[in-house]
Amino acid sequence: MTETRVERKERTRRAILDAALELCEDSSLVALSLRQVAGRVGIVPTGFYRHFDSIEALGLALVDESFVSLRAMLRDVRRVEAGGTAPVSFAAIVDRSVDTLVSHVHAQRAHFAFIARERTAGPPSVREAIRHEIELCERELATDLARLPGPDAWSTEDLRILSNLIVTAMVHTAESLVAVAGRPEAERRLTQTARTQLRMVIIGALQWRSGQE
Amino acid sequence: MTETRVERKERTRRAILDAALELCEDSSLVALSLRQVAGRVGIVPTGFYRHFDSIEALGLALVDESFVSLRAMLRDVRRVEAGGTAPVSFAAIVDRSVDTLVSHVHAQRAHFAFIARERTAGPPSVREAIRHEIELCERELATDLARLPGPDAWSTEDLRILSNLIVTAMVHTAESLVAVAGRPEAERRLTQTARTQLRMVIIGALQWRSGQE
DNA sequence: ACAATGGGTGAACGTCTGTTCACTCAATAG
DNA sequence: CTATTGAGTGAACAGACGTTCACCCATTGT
Repeated sequence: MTETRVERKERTRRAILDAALELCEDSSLVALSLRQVAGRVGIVPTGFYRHFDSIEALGLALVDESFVSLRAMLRDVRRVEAGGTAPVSFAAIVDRSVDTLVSHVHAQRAHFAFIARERTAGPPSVREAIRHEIELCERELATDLARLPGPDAWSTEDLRILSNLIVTAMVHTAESLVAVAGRPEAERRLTQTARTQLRMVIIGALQWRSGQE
Repeated sequence: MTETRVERKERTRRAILDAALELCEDSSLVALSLRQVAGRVGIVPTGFYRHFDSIEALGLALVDESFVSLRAMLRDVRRVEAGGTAPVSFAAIVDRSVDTLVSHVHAQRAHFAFIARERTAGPPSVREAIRHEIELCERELATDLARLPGPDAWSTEDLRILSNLIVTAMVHTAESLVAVAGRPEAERRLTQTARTQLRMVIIGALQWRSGQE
């Protein structure tokens, strides 16, 4: 007996999740069939029901899993920001943050691709779940930004708006990184674009209310 | 004879395009079937082939049509910018531009929703077509920005990066506007968010190179 | 007036879909 | 040692799918 019963079940469940993630890579969850997934896993179609009630339930599990990856990235970003005791420039924070994003997209490409795609194309319940998770990320970012030096004049609403802009730009960057796949030249260009954009946004935010309205 | 032959054909073609646009509203092109479309139009499945070779060809036609709407919006934005002979503030330009975006999304909701969705979820050829069209829009915006007063220190690359950021933010705004559908309160909030974000970005871009690097 | 054109029809095909049901048989619990 | 549990099986179903083909017949060009 090399494998207990629950271990075997968990292994099959993982295989289903992985198969689904790969199969919907070039279309969407809404175009994914139970039989395709079962076929790739190597079980009979009916076996699927031992693990999930429906493709939609599978989708929600994939949302959870993907956001574990995304949150791991955010934790890394946060650790970098709060790393040294000495004050670091915004430019340095931006550079390190973008690097962290890039390396996590590399390591978990499928998860980031899944979020980017199903965010707009998934079944309604999946879309809603992703929208909600992203909103939570924005709120977290807002509280992080509030701790940063400089934002004397940022209202709660300003923080929300700024976080939304940054998250939007980063989601778009992740989306593009996934799209360029393995072309290192295009990726370098994208990375530089993301850096510049983040810097521009932060410069604009720092000037906000002092130089405008 | 109240209707010529080509008129009738064109009418059916339009009905197919409209039906497809509505049907894929709550899923995606990749999950759209020829028989669904034919059924809604009121023709037999085979009749579809008189107008399109495949669902994918239909999709590319919808891309064309949707970008006609999007370009109409850009033309409006440009007319507002170049409107008065007197110099206007950036804030005024931003406000008018966002208003133009909102009204066009209202008028052509289905087209904007289609672009936002299929951009990431459509069949590969459709995705590529949309990506290309958006890149063209970014280039157009870059040349417009170059004509604006102030950008003494903007390099060609900076202009590309800035345009990319603005277009990304506006695509995201359009996407959100479509999502809130008919809730005026949420829409007002979104509009205000978009305005503030655009202003922040422009302030940041104006300070660029002078206050950084 | 006559022939050609072409949008729309309806049957038929093979394939794929989700879901049901009764089943096996090794890993577990008592 | 025996009884139970439950992951995986395999047949069967009704329905939807894309695509083919021969066909109809009103609008056209001559």
